[in-house]
Amino acid sequence: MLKGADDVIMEQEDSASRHGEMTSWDINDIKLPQDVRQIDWFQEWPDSYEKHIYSSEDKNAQRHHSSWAMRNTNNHNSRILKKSCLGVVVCGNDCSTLDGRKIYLRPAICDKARQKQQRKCCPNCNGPLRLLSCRGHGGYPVTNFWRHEGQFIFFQSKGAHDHPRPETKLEAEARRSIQKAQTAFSLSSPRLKRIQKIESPTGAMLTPEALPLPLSKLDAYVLPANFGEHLSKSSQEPTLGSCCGRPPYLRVAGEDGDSGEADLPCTAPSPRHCTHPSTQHVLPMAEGGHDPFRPNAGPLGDEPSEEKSLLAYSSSCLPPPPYPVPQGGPRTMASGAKHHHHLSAPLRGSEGDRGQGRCCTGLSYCNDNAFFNLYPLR
DNA sequence: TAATGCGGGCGTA
DNA sequence: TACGCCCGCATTA
Repeated sequence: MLKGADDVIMEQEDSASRHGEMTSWDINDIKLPQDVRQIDWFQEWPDSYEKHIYSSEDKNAQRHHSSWAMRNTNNHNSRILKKSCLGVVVCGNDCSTLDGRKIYLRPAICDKARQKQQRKCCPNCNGPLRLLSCRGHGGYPVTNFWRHEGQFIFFQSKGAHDHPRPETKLEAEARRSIQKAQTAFSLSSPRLKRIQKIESPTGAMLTPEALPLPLSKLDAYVLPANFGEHLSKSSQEPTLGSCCGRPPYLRVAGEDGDSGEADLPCTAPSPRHCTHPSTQHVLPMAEGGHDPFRPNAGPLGDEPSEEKSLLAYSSSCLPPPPYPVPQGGPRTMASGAKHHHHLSAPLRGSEGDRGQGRCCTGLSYCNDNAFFNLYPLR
C-alpha cells in the first residue's frame, strides 16, 4: 500500500540523483550551467557527494532546508552559502526503546540552544544527552553549499554523514510545540492545577477525566488539525508511563519557573533500556519514511500547507532505522499515526515517580522532551 | 525562543 | 589562501 508511493518517490529520487551526479559543475565554478534541462526534486537527506539543481521557485531550496541539522558556516563568500552538519544528539547511555530503536535527536542549530539542549535528558531514559559530531568529511563535518544562480539553486554536499539521521526539523519543532502547549495547558487549567497541586507531590497520576477538555482545546489552537487526529487514535492504545517518572503533563505549576527549561543535571541512573510500554508506539518511519519535503507538489516543492502540517510526527527518539532509509512522502505517512486523548491513558497506569522519585525530580523539561517519545504520534 | 543568514575575526595547514 | 570555527548581530517565524 505504502510501498507503491515509496517506490514512486524512490524513482524520483533516483532520477534526481542520477541527474545530479551527471552534472559536471562545481559549486565554486565561476560560471554554473544555465542550460539545465531538468531540475531535481528537493532532497531532504542529501548525503555523500551529491549535486542538485533546484528551481529557484522551490521553497525548500530557497530556505536551504535539510533534514540534517546544518548550521551556517561562514566561508567568507556571500555568493555561496555554506552549512556544516552538527551531527546528531544521542543518549549518553546508549539506551534503546522497547523495540530496540535508538535515540537520535536533532541538535539545535543555535549554539546557545544547543548548549541548553545538551543539558537536558534523554527522553527515553533520562540519561545524559550527547552530541555525536559529524565527521564525514575528512574528519570534519559534512558541508552543504547553496548557490543561487538565475532560475536555479545549485546545491552541493561534500562528505558522507557518519552518523544516524536526527529527527527532522519539523519533528523537532513539533516536539517543542507540544512542550509549549503542554506548559500552557498546565498553567491555564485551574482544575488541572488543583489536581497537580494535590497529586503531583506524591507522584500519583491525574485522573483521565481531568484532561479531555483542556486537551481538546489545546489541540484546537496549538496543534494542527491533523495533528489532533494523530493524537485521537492513541487514546485507545494502552500506555503506561512509569519509566521516567511523572509524565510531562504532570508538571506542577511553577515547578520550574522557566517553562520547563531548568538547567538541572540528569539524575537518571543510567538505565540501559527503558522499557516504557508506549515506546512501542513507534511511527514506522522506516517503512513510510515521513518526509515533508517530498516533491508531492513537484520539483518546486511549494507546499506550504504540507510543510506546516505537523502530521505524522514520530517520536523524536525514533528515527528510521536502519539508516539511511528510503525517503517517504507526506502521503505515505498520512495514513498512519493517530494519537490523541492518549494522554489520558498513562495517567491511570503510571506509578509516577513515587517509586523512582530521584529519576526525574525537578526535571520537568525531561518529561517535556519525553512527551513525544512516550506518546509518539502515528 | 530558536532558526537562519551575514560578516568580522582568529587559528591552522 | 582555503578552511573550520567562534562570536555577535539582525531578521524572521
